[in-house]
Amino acid sequence: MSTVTAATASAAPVRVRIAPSPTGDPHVGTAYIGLINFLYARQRGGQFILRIEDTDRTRFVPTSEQMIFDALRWLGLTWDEGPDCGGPFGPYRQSERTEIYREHAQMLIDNGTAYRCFCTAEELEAVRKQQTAAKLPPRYPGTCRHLSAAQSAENLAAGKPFVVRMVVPAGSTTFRDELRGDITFEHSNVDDQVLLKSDGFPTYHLANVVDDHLMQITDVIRAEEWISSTPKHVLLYQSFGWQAPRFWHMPLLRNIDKSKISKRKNPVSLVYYRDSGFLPQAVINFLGLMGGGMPSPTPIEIVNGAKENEVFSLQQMIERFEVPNIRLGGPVFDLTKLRWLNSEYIRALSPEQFYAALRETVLSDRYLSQIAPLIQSRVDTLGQFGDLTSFLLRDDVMPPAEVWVPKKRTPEETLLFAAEQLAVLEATDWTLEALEPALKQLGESRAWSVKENFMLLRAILTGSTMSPPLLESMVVFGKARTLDRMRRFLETQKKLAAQNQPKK
RNA sequence: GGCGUUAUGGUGUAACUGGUUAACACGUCGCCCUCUCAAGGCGAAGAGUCCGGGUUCGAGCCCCGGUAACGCUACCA
Repeated sequence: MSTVTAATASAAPVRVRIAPSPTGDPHVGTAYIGLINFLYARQRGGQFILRIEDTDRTRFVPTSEQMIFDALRWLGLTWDEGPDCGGPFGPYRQSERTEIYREHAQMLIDNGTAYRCFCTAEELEAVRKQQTAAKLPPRYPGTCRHLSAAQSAENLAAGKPFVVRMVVPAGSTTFRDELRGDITFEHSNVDDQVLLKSDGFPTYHLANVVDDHLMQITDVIRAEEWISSTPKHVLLYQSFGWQAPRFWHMPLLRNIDKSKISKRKNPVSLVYYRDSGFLPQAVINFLGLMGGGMPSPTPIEIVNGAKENEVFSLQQMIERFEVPNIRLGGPVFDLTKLRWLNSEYIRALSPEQFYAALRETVLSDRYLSQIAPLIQSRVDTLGQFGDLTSFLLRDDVMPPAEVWVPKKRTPEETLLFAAEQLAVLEATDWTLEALEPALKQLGESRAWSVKENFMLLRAILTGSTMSPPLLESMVVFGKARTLDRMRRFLETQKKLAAQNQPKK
C-alpha cells in the first residue's frame, strides 16, 4: 500500500508541521496528527514545526494558544520551531503574516490565476439556495471571474469590499497521497476557492500553501478531511510555480457511532484528560494505537513474554513506529481502552511517583488553594472539607431526579433547558464576569428564574442542592471538566428516559 | 444531490512478496484467589475478514460490480 520506504533506513531531511487553530481547547485530533508528524520528523532527523493558524477572527479564543502549547508539551510533543521559540522561517503565527499573504494574493492576481470578487454574501447565499433547490451542487457562479480589468478597477476604486478567488481552470488534478496512491479530481467539482477574505485575512488554503512553501515543509501530514481540498492546494502550488510537498492524509478519529470525533459525543479536550487525571504517557500511547503503525512483536519478544505490544512509550514509538504502515479505516476513540491503558501506567508507578502524580494534578496546591476559600466560611471543622468539596475531587456525580428537576418543571423541559445551558456555556469565557450575565440572559429569555436556573446547574455539577458558590466552583473545576460533566448528565438522562418509556 | 475516501469479532489492532482450523489486546461472561473492590491466574462466548461475482491448486490479501459508513461540498479550519 505504501509508496515510501520504511522509516528506519531513509534519512532524507524532512520538515513537517502541525497547524492548529486557536479556537478553543486543544483537541485530541491535534495531538494525534501532532504525534504522527513528530514521529516522522524524529525518525528522519528532521524538524517538527508548530504554526498557529489564527486567521479566523470570529472564532479566535485568546487563551487557546497557550493551552495548545501546554497540552503538546504535556504529551512530550516538543517542536523545533514555533511562535514561542522562534526559528529561521518566522513568524509562526499567521495573524502576523497577513502582509505576506496579501502580496502572494497579488502575485496570483497579476499572473491571472486569481481574481477579485465583489459579490456580496447575500448574493452568494441566494445563488446557493437556488442551486440546492434545483439539486445542483452549490458552486460559485463565476460572476466576477470574467470581470474586465476596467470594471474590476472601477469597483476597487469605488471602495467596494472584495475577496480574492482562485481560478480553477478546466481539466483535472491528480495528486499522490502517500498512504493511498493517486487521487484524481475533475475541476468541475472544484470551486473557485476564496483565498483572501474581505477582512484582509487569508483563508486556510492560501495561508497554508504559502506558509508550507516559505517554511520549506517537505511533508504535509494532516487529517483525511483535507483530501477534498488538496487539488486546490496543488493548483495553488502550480500557480505560484512551486513544487508541492508530499501529502499524507491520516484517518479521522471517530466517535463510537463512527462519526468524526466531536465534543458532543466524546471528551475531546486535552485539558479534560489532563485535569481528570490521565497520564500523558497513557494518552500518547493510546493515540499511537489509533490507526496502527506499530509493527507486531517479533517472535523473540513473544517468547520473552512481552505481551506489551500495546503498551509502549513515545521513545519506543520513535524507534519502531512506521508511518507508512498506518491503517486507513477511521479508528474509534474508545475511552474504555484508554482508561485501561491509564490504569496500567498508574499501577506501574512507584508509590512515591503515584503520590507525586496526585499532588501535581487533582491534589495540587494550585487546585486545593482555589477550593479552600470557597468553603472556609461554611465549615465547623476542617474535617468537613471533604464533605463540601467531594464533587470537585470526583470523576463524576449523578444527581437523582428529585434534586435536578425544579418543583414547577417537568423533567423534559428541564433537560431541554440544561441543553441550552450547555450550549451557552460552551461559547462563554470561563470567568465569573462572563459566566454570570451569560447564564442570567439565557434564564430571562426562557423564563427560568435565576434560582431555578442556577439550582439546575448546581445539581448537575455537584449532584446536590447544597454547595459552595456555583460560579466560583465552576471556574475552579474548569471549563473542560464542567462541560464534560454536563454532557454526561444529559447523555445519562437521555438514556434513562428512553428506558422508562420504551414501548410506544 | 455531487465528489472523494474507507471497510477484519462490540472496540483497537495482527496475519511475510496470496499458503494450513483468522492471532493479540480492551470489553463482556464464568471460575479461582480474597474481609470488600480492584489487580492477578484460569477459562468461555464472540468475526470467517461489508455483499456478489471472477482469477487461482489455494484469497482477508489480486480483478470487476455493488452496498454502507465517513469526509468535503463556507469570506471555518
